[in-house]
Amino acid sequence: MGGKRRKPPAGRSSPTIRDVARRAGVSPGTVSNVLIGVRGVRPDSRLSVMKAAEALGYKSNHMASSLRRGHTRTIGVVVPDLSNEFFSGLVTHWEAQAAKAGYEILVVSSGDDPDIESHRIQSLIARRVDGLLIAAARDDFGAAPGFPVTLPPAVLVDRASGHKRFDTVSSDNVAAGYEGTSHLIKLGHRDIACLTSADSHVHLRDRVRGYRKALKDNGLSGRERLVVGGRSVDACQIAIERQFRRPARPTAIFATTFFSTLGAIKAIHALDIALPKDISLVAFEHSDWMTVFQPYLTAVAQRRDELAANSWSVLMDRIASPHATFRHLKIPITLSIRESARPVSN
Amino acid sequence: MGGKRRKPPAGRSSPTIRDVARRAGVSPGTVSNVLIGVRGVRPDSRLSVMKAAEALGYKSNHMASSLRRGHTRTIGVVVPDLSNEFFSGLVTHWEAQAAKAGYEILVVSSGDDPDIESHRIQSLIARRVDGLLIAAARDDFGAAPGFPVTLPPAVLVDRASGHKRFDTVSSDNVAAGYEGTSHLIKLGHRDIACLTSADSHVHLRDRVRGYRKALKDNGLSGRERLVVGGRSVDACQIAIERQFRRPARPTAIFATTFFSTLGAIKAIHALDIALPKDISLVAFEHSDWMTVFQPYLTAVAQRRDELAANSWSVLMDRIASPHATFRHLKIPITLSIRESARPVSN
DNA sequence: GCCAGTTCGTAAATCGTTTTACCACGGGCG
DNA sequence: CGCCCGTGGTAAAACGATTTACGAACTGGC
Repeated sequence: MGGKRRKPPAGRSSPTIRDVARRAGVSPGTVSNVLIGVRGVRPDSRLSVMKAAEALGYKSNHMASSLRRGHTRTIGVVVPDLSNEFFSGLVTHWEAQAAKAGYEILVVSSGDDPDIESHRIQSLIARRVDGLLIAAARDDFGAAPGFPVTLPPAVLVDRASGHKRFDTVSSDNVAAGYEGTSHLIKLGHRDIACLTSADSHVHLRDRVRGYRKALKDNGLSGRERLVVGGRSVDACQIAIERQFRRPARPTAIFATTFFSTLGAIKAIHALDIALPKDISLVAFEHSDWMTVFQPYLTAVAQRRDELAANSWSVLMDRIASPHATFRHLKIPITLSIRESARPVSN
Repeated sequence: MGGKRRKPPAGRSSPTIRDVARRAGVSPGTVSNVLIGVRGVRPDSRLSVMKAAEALGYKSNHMASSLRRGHTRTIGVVVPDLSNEFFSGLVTHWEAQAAKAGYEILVVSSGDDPDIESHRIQSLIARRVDGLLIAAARDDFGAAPGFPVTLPPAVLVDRASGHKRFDTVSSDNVAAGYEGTSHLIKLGHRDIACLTSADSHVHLRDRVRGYRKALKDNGLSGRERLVVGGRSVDACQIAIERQFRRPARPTAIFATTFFSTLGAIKAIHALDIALPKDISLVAFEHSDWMTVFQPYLTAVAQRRDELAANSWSVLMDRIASPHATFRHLKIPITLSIRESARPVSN
């Protein structure tokens, strides 16, 4: 109470390794060797250290430790939007991977804005993460002028597939477009609207490329009906409604994004068309709760677990050998055939 | 190449404050003062430091800095499941709050398992977070034997409302149950099934308490029909289907959780009952994409933004004054009246 | 011209841990 | 008995930033 305060709060700050050492009657070095050490320690000192640490509730200071060791065993994760179930699912998988490998992850979101993304990455660098998993805001990731020149080992996931200066892991989006469209063609559809949110990213354009390729391979090149809806559900709904007010209606819709899927469903309701009797739908990015829809949606889905597992191991490889040549992985997609796409009626 | 390696990787590790100092021809102390310092620095040295830092791409080492300063300006966030849209939404709000206040957040998920939760919290403590925001796995949070005795300032959010040893911020779940039920009663319903996932948590029990209170206040005490479905959508569906196969069907369902809402919808489909003509439904936890349902769901919703903002500021207060008495905030809920609940038909 | 006061720079201590260098002790062996 | 080596302990030097203590240079007032 009356004592002079030299140390900042002087309060009950966490016990240090020195406190443990004092209580156990050994040196800090020995404590360190007991807790994580490579060197042998006599059983009796080991025991007394364990007891002292337990009694004081000692928790190693991660910052001091990784300052000394030169690595943090932490991976930074950058996603556009954590509220988006696709990304939060990925993050959950990564978290499990990390736990298995003795790592921890540090999650930040960019709001799909390259400036915020850059700032968040700066702060991950300041925290000296050992690696980065990034779902980039733009395909030209890292091209902005203020961007940090040197990054820790990084892997681009989902977006910016095939980037020149990074490893990339993403779904095979061309196949996604191709298989979704082909399924409808096999069912006899010849007028298929392809609904997409935007053409700003290569992964979105790839899905449309797959759609085009499927038409072409089946001699339907002239029948392209591309609808670019926009980033919101409502915009997609409006776009598809406009398309369907025209005289010659498509008999099927292939929605190439999650949001455009929702937009298509709302439009079908609003137009009072019967799904799947009057129109077929192939949806995108089916997630568990979508099973509440009737009819069950035939859908193209990404394999989030594979995406997460592969990107994780590519990152680990990159950390192990920083100078290896870049890899570009494409993860196959899944087409789940359910009830929303039916043979064309005529 | 031929040189002897003394320092670990000897590679191009990040530049330190000493490197900047050397390049600028000043001491490290001066560099520190330029970058964050409280003390004045002459304009010319300031300039040369800025230039040197810029040229080297210097990024302050967050670990070294917070080791010295004694705080991290980091808040640990613990949620049961990041894939759950409710929690990922909360996290997104917190991230924004943190950015505004010059903090960063460190997110971990517990999988609703108290052991994992405890481990994750240990590692947040090792990282010396300045505070914790916790959606606890159990109402008796912190009671397990191995649990750390001293925690940084912490606020329990959503779950474990009214905990003895922590501040808590949660929705007014009794009101949620009361208002949802009252709405149905006002529409003339007298046989109302209350569907819940479990009775394991106080926030779930509170919703049922609200349901009971509403019945009682309207002289319907004898008409209680509680259906405890279970944690999965399917279990809820089965439970409600069983209930509806009995002779006297309820005329309305009040779903007190998100999962049970989905289960109820699936059951209604499966039983081939018309919503809202033959049965009324008050849903829980409406989120944006739920607008794709037809009819639009009348729903009780939690105010995630309020929840996040209030818990954040309670935590900041707690950090500022560690010895203040505990506060227990209840955030009002919202009842959105749409189309799925109609006056009872007879 | 001298003294007090301000400004600004540097050296060194510090945060808590890991790791290196060094030393004491004892056992085995020639 | 003398030497070598393995074991296990300690002190001290890192890691990179912040902050304290001190001192040099300059200013201004008398």
